[in-house]
Order: sequence, then C-alpha cells, then structure tokens
Amino acid sequence: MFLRYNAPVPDPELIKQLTQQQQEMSRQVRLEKPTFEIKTIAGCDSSFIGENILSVFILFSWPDMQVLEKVWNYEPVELPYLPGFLAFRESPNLIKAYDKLQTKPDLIMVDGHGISHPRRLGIASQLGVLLNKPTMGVAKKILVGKYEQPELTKGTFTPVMHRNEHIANALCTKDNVKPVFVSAGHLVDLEFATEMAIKTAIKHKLPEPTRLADHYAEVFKSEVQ
DNA sequence: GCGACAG
DNA sequence: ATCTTGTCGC
Repeated sequence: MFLRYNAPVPDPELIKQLTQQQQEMSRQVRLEKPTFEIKTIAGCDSSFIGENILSVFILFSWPDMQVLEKVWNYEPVELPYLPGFLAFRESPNLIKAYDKLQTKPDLIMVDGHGISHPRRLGIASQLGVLLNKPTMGVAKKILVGKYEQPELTKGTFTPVMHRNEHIANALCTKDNVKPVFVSAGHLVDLEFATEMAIKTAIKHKLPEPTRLADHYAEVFKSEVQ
C-alpha cells in the first residue's frame, strides 16, 4: 500500500535516447518577439481512452475569436506518460490532427509547458520545432521553477524562475482564481505569450483556444467510443 | 539520499 | 490524463 504499482518503470536506455533527442531539438528553438501578422490561432489538446489517444485542434480567427475549424485524430498511443517526456507521448497524434486543418494557424496554444521544462523543451516547444510554427504553452500546474503567488486579479503575473532564468509567468487569468503558467514555445517570446494568454482568457481560467480544445477532446471522445 | 514530477 | 461526490459561488 506504499508502492505505486501503476507507475511505469522507466527504461534507462529509453530515457537516455529521449533526453538526447530533446537536447537536439532544444537547440532549434528560437525565442523572439513575433513580427508576423496573426490572423488565426489554434488551441490543441489530447484525451485518452485506455491505450488510445484522441487529439484535437480548434482553429480561431483573430482577433474576433470565431471558431473556424475543429479537427481530430484517434489512434493507439505508443508510450506511457513520463514526466518531462510528455511530448513523445502526445505530439505524434497531435501532428496527425494538425495535418487535417484546411488553414494552418499563425500561432498554436498548447495545453502544457513551452521552455519551462527541465531541458527547456516542453511539449509546446517540441511541437513548435516539429511543425516549424509559433507556439506557446499554457499549463495548469508548474513543472519546474519557483514563483510567488501573484495578486489574484486578472492580468497580474509573477515570474517563474529556474536556474536563474525567467522561464514562465504565473498568470492570473481570472479574478480570485489561481494562476496558470504561461511560457514561450517556439518563435515567440514570453512577453508576447503572456499578452496573448491575457487577451484570449475571455471569461474562464483557461484561454479560449486551450479551453475549447480541452472541451472538444471530451466531446469527440464520446463520439468514438 | 529524498522528494517532486506538465498531461 | 483518468477515476470520482458533494459543494460553493457567479
């Protein structure tokens, strides 16, 4: 009763390989203030049914935030969840869902971290490199780093620090609600990611792209099972 | 050495 | 992520 029998035993060789791949991909990550024009934004998320994964992309027009497309892909999942290696479990299927979009987004908001990761390659960053697209992360829980609770007023944020680097912001997106953790993924900077999170958090804790992706991941799930 | 650990 | 009951507030 003190052991977690459901915890997967990580194969050291696998971990070593995945870590190496992360280091290679993290070298390709570029963080910069976007100069391109944004006309569309997408949110993505995944849900699971046993050994299968269902990933969705919801495309929005910007700045009017109308839903333009909803796509998804469903298939068996290869890897178990390993903290720090989430992208290897979810991104293959996310990319297959992404490929079904008629219009490709100018920015992708991912449910998870960007560079606020032990090796600076959370799922938002990895997806950004693999798709060569601007991405940012919006996570509900912190993975690494320390922060002080921001004042619980919408738009207020405090820095998340890790190894003396400002890797994310703990952002209050709704009055009297605990913050979400916003980070740059790829081809954007933290300041831009934070502003977009504030602007798209209309009336809920989660910004609309991530929130609706989360919602439709559940809707489509009930359709396949 | 011990604990923590996105989704 | 998923399993799960009631509960507080807008």
